[in-house]
Amino acid sequence: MATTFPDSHEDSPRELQPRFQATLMGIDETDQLEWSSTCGLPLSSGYHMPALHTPDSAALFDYAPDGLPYNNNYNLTYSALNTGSSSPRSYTNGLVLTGSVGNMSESYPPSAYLIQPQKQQEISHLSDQVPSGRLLQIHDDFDNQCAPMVKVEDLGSYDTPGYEPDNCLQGASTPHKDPPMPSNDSDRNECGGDDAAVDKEQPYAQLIYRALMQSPGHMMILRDIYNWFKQNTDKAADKETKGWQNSIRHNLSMNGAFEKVDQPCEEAKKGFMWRLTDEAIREGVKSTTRYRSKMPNKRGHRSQHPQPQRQASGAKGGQAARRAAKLKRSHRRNEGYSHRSDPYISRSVPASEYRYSPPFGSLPSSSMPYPPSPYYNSEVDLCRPTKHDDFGSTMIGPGLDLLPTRPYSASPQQPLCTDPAYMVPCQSSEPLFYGEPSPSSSGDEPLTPDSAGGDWDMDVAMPTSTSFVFDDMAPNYMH
DNA sequence: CTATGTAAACAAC
DNA sequence: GTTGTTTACATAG
Repeated sequence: MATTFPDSHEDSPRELQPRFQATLMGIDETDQLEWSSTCGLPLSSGYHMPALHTPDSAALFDYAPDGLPYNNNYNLTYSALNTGSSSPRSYTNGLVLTGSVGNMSESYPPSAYLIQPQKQQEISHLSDQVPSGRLLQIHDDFDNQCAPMVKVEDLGSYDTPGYEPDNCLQGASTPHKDPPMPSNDSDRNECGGDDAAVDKEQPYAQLIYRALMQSPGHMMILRDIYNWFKQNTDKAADKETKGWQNSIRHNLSMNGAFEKVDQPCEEAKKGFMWRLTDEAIREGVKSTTRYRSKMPNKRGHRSQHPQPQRQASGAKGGQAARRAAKLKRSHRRNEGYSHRSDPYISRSVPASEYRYSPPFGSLPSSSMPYPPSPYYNSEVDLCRPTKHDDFGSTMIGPGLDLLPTRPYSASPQQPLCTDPAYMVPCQSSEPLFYGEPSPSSSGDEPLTPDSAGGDWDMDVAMPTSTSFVFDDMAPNYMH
């Protein structure tokens, strides 16, 4: 069982998986910029998934829900840079997936679909087309490795004069079969709806998603998310209580649509960047509850000793935070070989994370990379029985990370695990990784990386899960 | 029962 | 005090 990465992965910042090709919708096509990896490195010398499609591996990608090959399917358009846009249109929130846009055309001009099957050569070529502009500036910032993409002190930067929440991208829908989350669509059938009314009805996860979708790189720091809420929602209207902030943090932590990005330099003092996962970008944010306890209601049981329970909860949270911090420190010490972070101890992704995706052909099926967290990429988790150590980490030895932070989910076409191409290797009875199961696991505990076991995977991976997908943001896979 | 919101404990910084 | 994690609990549907 291959439990380590090829050396070439350790120090291959150029082996980049393009997160997606970003373009600025509503902006002249000459302004289309390539959004390369989050570190801002160009993709021109990159490592591209299409190139990995050996005859054997190609099949793994050939089952997009829309019937299109995944590898022909991920040239995303992106339009988060709303402030700089002088577009008369307000396509400022759009995110479209190649080939997945069904009725998106109802909302977008054809020119908005800069979506063609992505060829490797084109990726390289695009990186040379990048004109100057804000995105380029962001690249520069990342070259300095100190400036996160979304270090926007000017709160107005998140505002878009023409921005109309939720209502500019009608037609997108979840790729899931589930109905979208209820969100008072009646208020947002047209641009110019009542923002406050809309916001009032939207859960935190959705609002955070919106905030992130609006920000360059789909990343924000917590404080900016707060500010976005202040400006764009009425959740923060009650200044007396900080509950809304707590809820934001809770959602960020618990919802798999959001992931942390480690920030280098002094920015780290302000906390993590929170970024939308690729999956969230593609499919919308899922119900936060999906990532919470899947145990049946144990209220009666718990209420017998509410106080100690509460205390124990806090202790767990605190311990988890401690482990995360410890790992963080450890990573900084071992900077040499850790451009990865332990995906389980800390869900954070290093700022230098390239959304790397290892070549399928180079790894045996049993060592396919594991998703960074059970909180997300759950469709993949579905078929990956694993064991976790006490820290909820998948490890092969003390302090030894097994997997890249971004496994094949880095592919914008992360396949659903229901596909036989994935199910076959996943059905192996042999555990992918070995580690001590959590001693703290017990039937009374909510499902956590420690305690979930296979049930977690199965539970959260059900394709019938609820998924919010914003009409104005999420791509349309189905119908 | 699920989804959501909220409070709170706790640890790290 | 802020950030992040986790659990508990309440409530609506």
